[in-house]
Amino acid sequence: MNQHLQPVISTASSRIYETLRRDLVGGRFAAGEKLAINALKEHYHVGLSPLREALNKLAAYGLLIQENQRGFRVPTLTRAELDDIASMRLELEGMAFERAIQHGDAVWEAELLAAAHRLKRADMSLEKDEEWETLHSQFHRTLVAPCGSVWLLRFIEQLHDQFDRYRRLGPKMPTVRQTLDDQHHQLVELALQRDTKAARALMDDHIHKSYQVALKRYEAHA
Amino acid sequence: MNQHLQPVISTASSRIYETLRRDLVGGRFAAGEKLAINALKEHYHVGLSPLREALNKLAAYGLLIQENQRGFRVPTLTRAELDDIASMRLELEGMAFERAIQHGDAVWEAELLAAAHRLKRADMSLEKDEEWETLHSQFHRTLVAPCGSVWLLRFIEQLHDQFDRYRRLGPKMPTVRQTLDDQHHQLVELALQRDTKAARALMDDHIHKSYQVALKRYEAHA
DNA sequence: GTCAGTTAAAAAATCGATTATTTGATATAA
DNA sequence: TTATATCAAATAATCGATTTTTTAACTGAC
Repeated sequence: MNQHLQPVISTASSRIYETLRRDLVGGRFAAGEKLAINALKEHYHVGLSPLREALNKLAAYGLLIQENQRGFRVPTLTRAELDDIASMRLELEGMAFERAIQHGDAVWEAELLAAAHRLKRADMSLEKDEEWETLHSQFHRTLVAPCGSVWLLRFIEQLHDQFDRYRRLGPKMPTVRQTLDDQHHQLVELALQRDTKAARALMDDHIHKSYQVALKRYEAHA
Repeated sequence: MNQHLQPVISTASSRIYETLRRDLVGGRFAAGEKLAINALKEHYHVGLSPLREALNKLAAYGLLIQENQRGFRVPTLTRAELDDIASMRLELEGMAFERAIQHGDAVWEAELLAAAHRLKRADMSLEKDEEWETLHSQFHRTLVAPCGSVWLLRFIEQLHDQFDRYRRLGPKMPTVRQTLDDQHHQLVELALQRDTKAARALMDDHIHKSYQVALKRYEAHA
């Protein structure tokens, strides 16, 4: 029996896309900043064509603003947009989590536990920052994965990236972080118990608390 | 006083993007078809670089599938995806319409009436097909415009384009079309009366009827 | 006939250079 | 001073050619 292993072929374009996406979400560029394409070319050691293709994709995805004849800019951060993103997360992730609890099977249950465990184990030391972020994203993806709607998942993913631009503005806040980490495990608990209503309520609260963190950082940043 | 008229600068890349978007939504390419980049270059009289940039954007937008080292394909059409898109439209457009009715002002009311009128006047003769489609999109955009969420509007726009790939598969169906056109005016009526509940119900029905049209065409097409 | 290996043609991705447009500095006129 | 015009430098967009990878046709072994 031939294992059809996903090859995950990469191109210069797909690599620089993923790198830039991470750096944009992680706040390595200033909000509102105009991107100097030549500088990017140098910094990431990449050719102009793959770079421009990546920038075009990021603009279509919403992590860059493209203006004809004047290149690419990093979107500004605004209170109104943070509110918008958080409110959309509440609606869409809540909906998705409910549906996931209805449809998720035993495999999902196992993946939930695994994802929560990996996230817990990943210490948040400064060097492993990016690793924790990856596991955190992966955990939230797993929560809603079996919701049954490809488009809903797509929108949620996009909103998460947007939200993280705000959440990751400042330094870590260990106290609040602990509360949020605890909620991760409680979310798994309630999902396994198929307690849709309580799960939804906790998800709402989780997003709301995250929003408060993001807002605090946004205000400190401005 | 200097009128700061939006110049709407266009580039080869932005032009071919818009053209391809229309053609993809309008069904000028077969579902599942592999795009021959050289043929596109010839057909649209455009250079390789702007063409590739447009294709990358369309892939990020969801109107194309990009596979590393093997170019771009038109997404296939499936019953499951049509159901997904329609169900997401129900949720998101319903939500947006309710919010628009809460927040929309007198300017919006005027724009609604204007958009509905333009749509009614546009006859659906075969040559003016594309013009009617533009006015129809514009009308639905206007309905939800003051919902207060940029991201919600963005998702709805995307879902409309996806939905239209199914709706526009076959020839026109004048009888059903008449019902749907009538609903457009009723939607405006209820919006002006600020009857949120009835408006939402009608919007749901409108989307559901459109879904039935799209489904019929999808099944006839397969 | 079917399967793996080989290779020529086709296609995708990328590069290096060119062209077009914008930006910002300077000059000039109101 | 303020506004407008001019022009050089910087940047964005595009082109044409090259490199890399895939596809498909062909070959011979089983």
